[in-house]
Amino acid sequence: MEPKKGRRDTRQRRVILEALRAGTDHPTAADLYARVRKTLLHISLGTVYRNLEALADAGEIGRVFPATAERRYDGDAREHYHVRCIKCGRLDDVPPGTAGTRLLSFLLKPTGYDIVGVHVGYTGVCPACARARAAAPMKTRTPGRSDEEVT
Amino acid sequence: MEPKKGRRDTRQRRVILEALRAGTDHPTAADLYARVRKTLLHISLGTVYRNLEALADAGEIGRVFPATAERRYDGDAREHYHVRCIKCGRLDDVPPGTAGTRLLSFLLKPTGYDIVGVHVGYTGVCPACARARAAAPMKTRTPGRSDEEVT
DNA sequence: CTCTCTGCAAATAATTTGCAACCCC
DNA sequence: GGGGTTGCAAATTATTTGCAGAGAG
Repeated sequence: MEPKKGRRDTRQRRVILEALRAGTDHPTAADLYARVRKTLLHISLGTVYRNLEALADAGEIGRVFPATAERRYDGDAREHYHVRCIKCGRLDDVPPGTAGTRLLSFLLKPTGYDIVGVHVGYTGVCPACARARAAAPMKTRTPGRSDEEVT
Repeated sequence: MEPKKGRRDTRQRRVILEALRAGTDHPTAADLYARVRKTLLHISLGTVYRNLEALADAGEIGRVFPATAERRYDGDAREHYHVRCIKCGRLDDVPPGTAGTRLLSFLLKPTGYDIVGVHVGYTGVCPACARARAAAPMKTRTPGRSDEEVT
């Protein structure tokens, strides 16, 4: 969107992008670090972090949830939508009743935001957990698998 | 939903809940810690964290995004939906074309998930930032305000 | 009484950053 | 060459946890 600054095409950038696009999962920086290390023996975790952010900023890859570090809570436990500013990070509620289709245009009026994206996240119980009742307690990092423990 | 274990009704729990419900913003644990400290001089940050999680688990309050600590990336930069398991944290894409209304029932088939919640997040530029072009760079913690820098 | 909760402090975890060398354009 | 980029290590931030004593039921 913005006329990106002088970005350079480095080997590590390319390998990271390839590694990410090679699968359809949603890896963390650490996950990708592990994968990329097979090709670039001396790459550092910091480089992976920097490149992922750069690629995401450039719109080449996506962030699963446009999340920042801190967790936020809401006094209203009912399901409702949020809007968040990509510039300053400000977060607001989307007035109830605004939901449905053609949300973007509707949102404009009640929130005043200039909407650029939508991220929808559903929560539920996956087939595996439905079978194995009371599965992995979410907190305990399950070793071996790499696509668990997510945002 | 689940028949909660023996939860106790403590003063700090009550004060935290009140503090959160007093406003309509989306504070972090640290934000609430600051507010609650005016009433409970000796409360600790750890207690705030523990209670927020307990309250959220009990369904008394909401989490802005059911996010975990790590940031995740997606090779597919196009807007699309995700489903995530509340048991093991597993994250999957929602097949394209599944969007629209009555998503929950539609989701059941393609993903196999037993959907329990939806969280929608829009991103955009807030009125303030639209005015002041190139506002706060999102990274720099703006001191003074407490409802910036969000998830 | 019992068992959950609290405060405190230390421990983890995830992500960021300073710096000198490096390499793309 | 010049400036973005890298590897490395140290620094930040956010969140969690162990423990002994306090409080709710």
